[in-house]
Amino acid sequence: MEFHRIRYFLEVARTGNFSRAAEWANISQPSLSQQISKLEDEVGESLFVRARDGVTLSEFGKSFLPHAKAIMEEVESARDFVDRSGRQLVGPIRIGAIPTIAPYLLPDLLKKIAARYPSARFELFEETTDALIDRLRTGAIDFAVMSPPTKVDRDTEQLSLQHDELLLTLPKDHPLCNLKQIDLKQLKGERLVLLQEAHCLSRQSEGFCKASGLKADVTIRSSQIDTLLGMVELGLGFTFTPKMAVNYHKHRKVIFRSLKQKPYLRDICLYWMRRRTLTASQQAIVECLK
Amino acid sequence: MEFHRIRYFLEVARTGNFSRAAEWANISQPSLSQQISKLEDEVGESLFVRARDGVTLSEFGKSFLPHAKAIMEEVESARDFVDRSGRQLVGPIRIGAIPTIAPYLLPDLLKKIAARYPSARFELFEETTDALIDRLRTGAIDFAVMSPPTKVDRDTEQLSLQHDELLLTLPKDHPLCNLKQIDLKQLKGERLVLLQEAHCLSRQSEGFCKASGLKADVTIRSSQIDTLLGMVELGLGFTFTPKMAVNYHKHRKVIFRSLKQKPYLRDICLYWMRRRTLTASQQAIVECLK
DNA sequence: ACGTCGTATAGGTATAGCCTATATCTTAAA
DNA sequence: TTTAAGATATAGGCTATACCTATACGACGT
Repeated sequence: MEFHRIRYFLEVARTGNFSRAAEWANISQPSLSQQISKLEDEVGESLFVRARDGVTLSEFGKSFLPHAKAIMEEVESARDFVDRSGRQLVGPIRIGAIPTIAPYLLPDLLKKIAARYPSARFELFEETTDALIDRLRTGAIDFAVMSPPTKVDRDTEQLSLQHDELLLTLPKDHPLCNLKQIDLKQLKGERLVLLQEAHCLSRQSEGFCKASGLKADVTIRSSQIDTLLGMVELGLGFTFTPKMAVNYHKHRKVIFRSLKQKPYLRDICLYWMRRRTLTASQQAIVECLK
Repeated sequence: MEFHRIRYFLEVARTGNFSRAAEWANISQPSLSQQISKLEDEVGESLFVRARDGVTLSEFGKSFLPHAKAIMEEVESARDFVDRSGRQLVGPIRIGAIPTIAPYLLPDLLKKIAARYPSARFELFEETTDALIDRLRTGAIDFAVMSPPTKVDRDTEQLSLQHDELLLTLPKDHPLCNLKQIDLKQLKGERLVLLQEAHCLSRQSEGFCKASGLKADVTIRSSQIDTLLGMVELGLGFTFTPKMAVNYHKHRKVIFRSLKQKPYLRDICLYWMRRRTLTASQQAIVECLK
């Protein structure tokens, strides 16, 4: 009951002529004869009456015809579905991003994609790197926007979108603010306020300090940048803020300073699973962002 | 979009496990992996998300699932139909017979078949030999009951059912009725009344006369045996009647005489087309009557 | 570190679908 | 009657593919 035989059967039924049907089916007449024969063997009865003046459906063939048509219709319908989802995006594009990136980068990103695919719908997830990696693996999201280092599987693709500088963040009245250049070591003894450890920004900040020879004393951890800035304003410590977030926090009573002599840049990458084939959404976006 | 791949897809979707699905599908796990891969290539997207803890449908796979199920259902339905028609007769058994046989033989024949296949329905056609042969060829009937000689195609099968004697039929008061044995030649000069030429009984009767050295003078042709007997009763000529018809005409004022020294027997055969495969009806009947 | 479970890959085989060439019939034309 | 044309079926060969076994690979649990 293979599908191509059903197709051939319908062609012969339609044209009433093996040779003509073979042309429509894009195979040779003998091949078509063969396949009809096999279908007849399979169903156990003749489907056609071969007469000198063309081929007609046998009684059994007539009864079988609606079944064949029904199969054909369902296959057509499935094929249509496949075609449609190949051309236009079907289903939402599901994007995850870490919280320290999402609010600042995703709006632009989505705008860019929407400009190219007006019909695109989106579903956004803001979670920590590990959670996003898991969602990628289970297929719950199509993309994740995260910052290396990441413990992703080998079959994960990644595309660097941009670099973002981490800016030293001090209370506005901090004595170091007057200096042209600040060396991290000058902050020795100062307290550091950071995000929860699950956030990569906090790990990156700590790593940065350590690399600069500063043994920072993390006294407070919070889960939002906004909260951290409040702490800094009150002089409870210093922190690091992604540069892309600065515009959203201009009114705060803190200053953001680049460490010119040794700026700390973190990479922001787009991740997706390298599956057998990309989803249509994935192809579209990767294309769009490259 | 071949059917077996749809089947495999559904098995994997159901079990969420390639190895398990392969068992259900009665193929090896690598073969199944391969076929799923090919289906994925065909539709252009991954159908499953392969994770450590089993296989889940991808978003696209979820959307594709109902289509696959629909195809499967139609195929099942078609298969059911084929199976049903293999077991029990579907559609009527279409039997044709020549008019000089039909009323006398078909009732018995049908009764015999019906005894074995109580659900059988019948469609009967009474026509001349040539018309029946044509209907056989076009598949309009499954069987024809006729009397040789017949100009059938090479691919026509035939099974002798019985022999029927043609009885000389004379008016009750005919002088020859007193004789123990009648020789056809004694009818020299008598008129012969026969069916229309299209009826094989008439051709056979004429042939019989000729073979016996009697040049018969056919003055009247009619299309029914009943009418012929009326003619004979009125002394308008003699004729020949199939023995199997005699019981239905006992009350007529004619006598039926066997030509003992040289009885004329005509063969009554069942004909059907030897197609690639017999219809279920045909198989049933041939089996039943052999 | 090692075996287990699950999927993918590699390599080989047999079959099935396709092709061309040709046979077989039938009908129409010469 | 022969010939040509138009149809389907058969024969033989090629290729693609669906299948197999063996094995690799990766993740997990012991």
